[in-house]
Amino acid sequence: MRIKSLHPDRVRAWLARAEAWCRARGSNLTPLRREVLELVIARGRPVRAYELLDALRARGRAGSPPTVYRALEFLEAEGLVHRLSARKAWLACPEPGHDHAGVVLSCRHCGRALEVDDASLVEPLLARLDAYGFEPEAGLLEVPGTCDWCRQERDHG
Amino acid sequence: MRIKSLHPDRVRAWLARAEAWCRARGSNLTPLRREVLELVIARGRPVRAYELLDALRARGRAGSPPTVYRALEFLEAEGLVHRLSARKAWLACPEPGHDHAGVVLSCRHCGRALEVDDASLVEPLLARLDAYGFEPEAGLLEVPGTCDWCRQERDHG
DNA sequence: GAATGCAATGTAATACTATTACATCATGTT
DNA sequence: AACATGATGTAATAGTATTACATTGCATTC
Repeated sequence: MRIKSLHPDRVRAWLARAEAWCRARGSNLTPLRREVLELVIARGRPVRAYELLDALRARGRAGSPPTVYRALEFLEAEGLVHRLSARKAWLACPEPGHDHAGVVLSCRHCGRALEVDDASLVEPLLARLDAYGFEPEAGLLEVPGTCDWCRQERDHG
Repeated sequence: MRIKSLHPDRVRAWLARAEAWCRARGSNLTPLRREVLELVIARGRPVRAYELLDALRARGRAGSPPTVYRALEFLEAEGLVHRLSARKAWLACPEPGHDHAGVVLSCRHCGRALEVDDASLVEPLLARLDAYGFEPEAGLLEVPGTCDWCRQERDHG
């Protein structure tokens, strides 16, 4: 069985890490930003900005697109969420402070995404781009495809 | 000096290849689709859909968003253009019929993009995704970064 | 403690990207 | 002629993201 959304305890622990991280960096994780992060974490999968906006409003927050985009921008700068451009969605990062080198495995079928923070996955590729004089950005490479669960679903009914 | 847009002869040759490719596949490269492809090719870099729409209109074509998106969808299905999701733009593929395994090196500074059709670049990475039960889609991996030209510009003024 | 400056948020409007739904037209087939 | 099909025309709308400007709250300085 797949997890539908995160257990509250896990969300709490995750948020606590994020708070510690921001405190250590002297950055300002305001209630609003924290709330947006909480929503992204709890979802347990990539979320679209306007879903977050709806969720905020449902909680009684004022809110308009900039509310959400500004919070997401902050969170991304802090390395607490990642933007998945190919998906137009945002994913909470389980390990703030990580290097965030690696890949995000993004499933076209179920929409879930798995962050794999393993620089060794992408380093050989990135190193070869030197030959083109190209300097890749630090960050995660988005890899679209089919996740384990959906593949099994498809193959063995 | 960098090339601003493609030489007409090169565009013509490119289009001729595309026509041959479609003829061989029995697919229907209509005048409209051909014109859109021509615009993408001539630009020599990723183009946004609405730029194409404007260009079509400037040429006296009727046109609305679906006009462009339908043409692009066709061209992508034929492997004649690639969609760069991270850039929300479309890039003409110089080699129809290729496997299109490899990367697109996408420069954040100048906006240019280079398609590198070299499966050996990505195969080691993709193979390792097996360990996650993940089945990557065939296609190009978008790599954001800084191109050779912009890097030199930045480093040696 | 009033004035100033700054970061964060509120709010309205708008720009940009993409799709849906339905009408029309041309072409080939029965 | 009637019909089926694929391509295009057209209007409307959905979804994503940004700009611009007003306001608030708090810390600093005088």
